[in-house]
Amino acid sequence: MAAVDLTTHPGHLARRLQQAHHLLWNTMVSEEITSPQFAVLNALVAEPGLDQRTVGERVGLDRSTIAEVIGRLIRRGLLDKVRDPQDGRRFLLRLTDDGVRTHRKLTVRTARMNQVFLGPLGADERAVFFDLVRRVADAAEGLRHPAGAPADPR
Amino acid sequence: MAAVDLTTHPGHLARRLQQAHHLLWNTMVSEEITSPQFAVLNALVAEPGLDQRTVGERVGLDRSTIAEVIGRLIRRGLLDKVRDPQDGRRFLLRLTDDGVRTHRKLTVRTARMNQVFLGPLGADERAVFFDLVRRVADAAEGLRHPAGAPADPR
DNA sequence: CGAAATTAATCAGGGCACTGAGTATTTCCA
DNA sequence: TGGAAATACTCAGTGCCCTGATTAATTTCG
Repeated sequence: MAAVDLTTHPGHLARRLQQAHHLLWNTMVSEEITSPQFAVLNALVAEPGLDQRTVGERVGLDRSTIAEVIGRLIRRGLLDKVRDPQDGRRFLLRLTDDGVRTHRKLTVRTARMNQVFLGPLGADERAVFFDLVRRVADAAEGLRHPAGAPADPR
Repeated sequence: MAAVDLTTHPGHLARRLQQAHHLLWNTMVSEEITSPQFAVLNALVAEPGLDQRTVGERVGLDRSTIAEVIGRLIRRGLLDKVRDPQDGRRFLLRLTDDGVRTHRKLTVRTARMNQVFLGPLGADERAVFFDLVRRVADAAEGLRHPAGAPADPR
């Protein structure tokens, strides 16, 4: 008795959504490069020369995970990492030519995949989907940094 | 150039949603028992004596992952696993008393957490959220089992 | 200046998630 | 009845994801 219906649990739904996405990514985009890896490439196309921590912030990965992901991209030769001459703690990241090519190729496929992924929804529903998911994720994310004085203007 | 806006990528959003949920779960429900582990307990409250593979199917975990999760629950003493006398390939799973108690306790906390998680949405928006996410996840899931003859009636 | 606090990255450790290959058991059927 | 196919589970390998502790470099300030 007292068992709960998981389909009314947003966490369970979120996990299934991600699994579904992973499945589609693997078949339609790439079996080599993962979605988080693509996100890192994309962040560095937008802002070349970022350091590791900042890239992690841009794509939503913590310090440990971003280090692993970057390590894999470097091993694949898509990324270069050089110590910042201005600040010896940092490593500056930059795409290789191969990294740029890979990003361009995957951008096309990703767009196609997104169409299929959101296929079951109409145009207006997609907008609502983005809005609702974003609001829920942002709100929970906000709880991480308590609330004190927002963004301390110094 | 040619960088893409990740906030319009459902896969990226799905990942952030799950991260947000993970964060809330850890702070409001349990640091010991994870959300997938709770899902397994819940499935066995609903249907005691299921085998491993079927539990995995119920909660959406593949054969390898469900084996690991069940291993952890057994190590924690929340679950028992006995070989099916009718079919020596199967292991039948059953909650221990401790498992039942834990499930009951977490059920209450999970309900509270879901309220907070969905807090940013109004009642009608929550219904839409469930509907949209479920439809997208179900559709992609459906692509796993191609489509040919559905469920081959033999 | 020089010690203390801060910051970027690494390492250890635990858990989720998937695929492909291998083992044991059961079922199907020629 | 006996071998082939199917089924349940395990194992190896890869990758994502987080926390807490540690190390190295920089910044702050007494």
